[in-house]
Amino acid sequence: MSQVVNLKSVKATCQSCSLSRLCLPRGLHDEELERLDRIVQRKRPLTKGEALFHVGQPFHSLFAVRSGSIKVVLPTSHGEEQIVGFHLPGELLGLDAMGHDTHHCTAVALETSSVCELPYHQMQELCKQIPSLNHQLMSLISDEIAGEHEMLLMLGKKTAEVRLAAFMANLSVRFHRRGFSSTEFNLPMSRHDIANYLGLAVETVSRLFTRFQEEGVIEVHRRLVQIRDRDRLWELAEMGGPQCPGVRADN
Amino acid sequence: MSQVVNLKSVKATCQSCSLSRLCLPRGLHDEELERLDRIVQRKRPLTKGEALFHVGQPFHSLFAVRSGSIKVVLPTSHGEEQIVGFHLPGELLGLDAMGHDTHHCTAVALETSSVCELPYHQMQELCKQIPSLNHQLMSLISDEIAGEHEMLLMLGKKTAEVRLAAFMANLSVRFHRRGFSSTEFNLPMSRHDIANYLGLAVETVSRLFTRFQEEGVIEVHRRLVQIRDRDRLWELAEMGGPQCPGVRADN
DNA sequence: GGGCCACCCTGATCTGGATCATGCCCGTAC
DNA sequence: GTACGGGCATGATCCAGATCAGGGTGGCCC
Repeated sequence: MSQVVNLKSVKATCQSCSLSRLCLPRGLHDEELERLDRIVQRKRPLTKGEALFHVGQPFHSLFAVRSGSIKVVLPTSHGEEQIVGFHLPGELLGLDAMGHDTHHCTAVALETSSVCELPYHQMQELCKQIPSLNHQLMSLISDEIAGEHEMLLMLGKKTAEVRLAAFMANLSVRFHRRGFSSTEFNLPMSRHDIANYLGLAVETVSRLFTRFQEEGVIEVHRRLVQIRDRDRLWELAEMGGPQCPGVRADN
Repeated sequence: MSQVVNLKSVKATCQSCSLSRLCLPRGLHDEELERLDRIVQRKRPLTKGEALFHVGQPFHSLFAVRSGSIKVVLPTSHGEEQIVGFHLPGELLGLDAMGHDTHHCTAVALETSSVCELPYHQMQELCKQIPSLNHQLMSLISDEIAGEHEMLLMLGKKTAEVRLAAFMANLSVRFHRRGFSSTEFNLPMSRHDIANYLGLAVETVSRLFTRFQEEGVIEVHRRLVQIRDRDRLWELAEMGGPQCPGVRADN
């Protein structure tokens, strides 16, 4: 009858996970949660720079980020790479390989990160049985597609300034949803990664950070970002308008 | 017992559709096909410039292009638009709204086009019952995501020349899969649309067409394109390498 | 026919952001 | 401590592609 518990026996579960409002568990009852939990495989944490999967490797599972952050990259024909996304806790990885047999991109941890593995066949089976799980999966899939549409718009039409401002605004919202401060956070990625993702040169990113800082919009010290003037940042990102690109309504 | 049939009674069906190898019917048996067919609503053709749905409108169905071609656009904050995709017969529209209640983009016919409407709830129900339908839907979804990743790479890293060459190569492959010539086809979209999609100015697209023609790679007369030197086009598109960006293996 | 209009091409000029080059800062190794 | 190296900032220069400005061509309507 001791209050002391063996830490080894306190297994992380979907039931206890703080991301249940963002991730697949959203909208599931206890019994359904438990069934989801039974197919989830928690893996040992990835260290910084370690790959979760590589392009061309056989696909058999989706992954959900549990902690840390993961970048998703495509190799180019000339040995460079294009970052196509940064994934934070509660977001899924591997969606672009569903229904095929190999991964189409590479996923690399930006810092020490842990992920939950969801064997795809078992996920499919469970989605058949639990409509709200299927709904949530589809919802996350459509968010992924919609987010990429926004990104195409960025790269196709927006200036360097707008791209970086929108990137910072987007991070701010996403961190906030995960229970972190929306005005002060650490960038999980290097200037190089930011530049790559936004289709800019590293120098341009540096100069813009300096300019934003001179204008009192944000404060940046190495990877620590503080947002000083949220409204101005949103203006710079051209996100004041009717719809709010890059972030779905929080329903 | 006349051979003459009443044309009105010859209803288009998934069973008879020539796109069954590309579209949702892929891999379905006769009985399954018939069940899919029962939920499909064939709509009157769209005329050039007509919208299938607008951003913000309630979402309740996916659509499959049956004939013609559809562009998918996002409005920008300044009243312009960004084209995020061109859809040919056998491709799905509306995936970015699944699991949500409104469309996130606008779909506009580039020419007289017909589509099949797939009520989303019924699709979900059928996917539960027919595993290979679910598989094919997931396959089409992942193709969509993977294609957008490739596009991000284009816009982020490739020159104007490479972008246009890759666009033409991509169209060639996609037309070929639909039973058309891979070396001679009509562009369904204007120069303006091509430029918009590729993140270029119209003038740049014109100049590149002229240059490709001078170099004997392709021949262009208004919207008619003839590919004269496939290998050189693939080189220009940087698609000679190990993997072939923009187009999944044809399995 | 002739006028109109959408679409496309082409030359001249401009510019946002890339590239080149340099130096600082800070963490780590010895 | 000093040396080394990766990440970041910043000034100088360059260039791919945007923008500006015309002009051509074919289809359609009166």
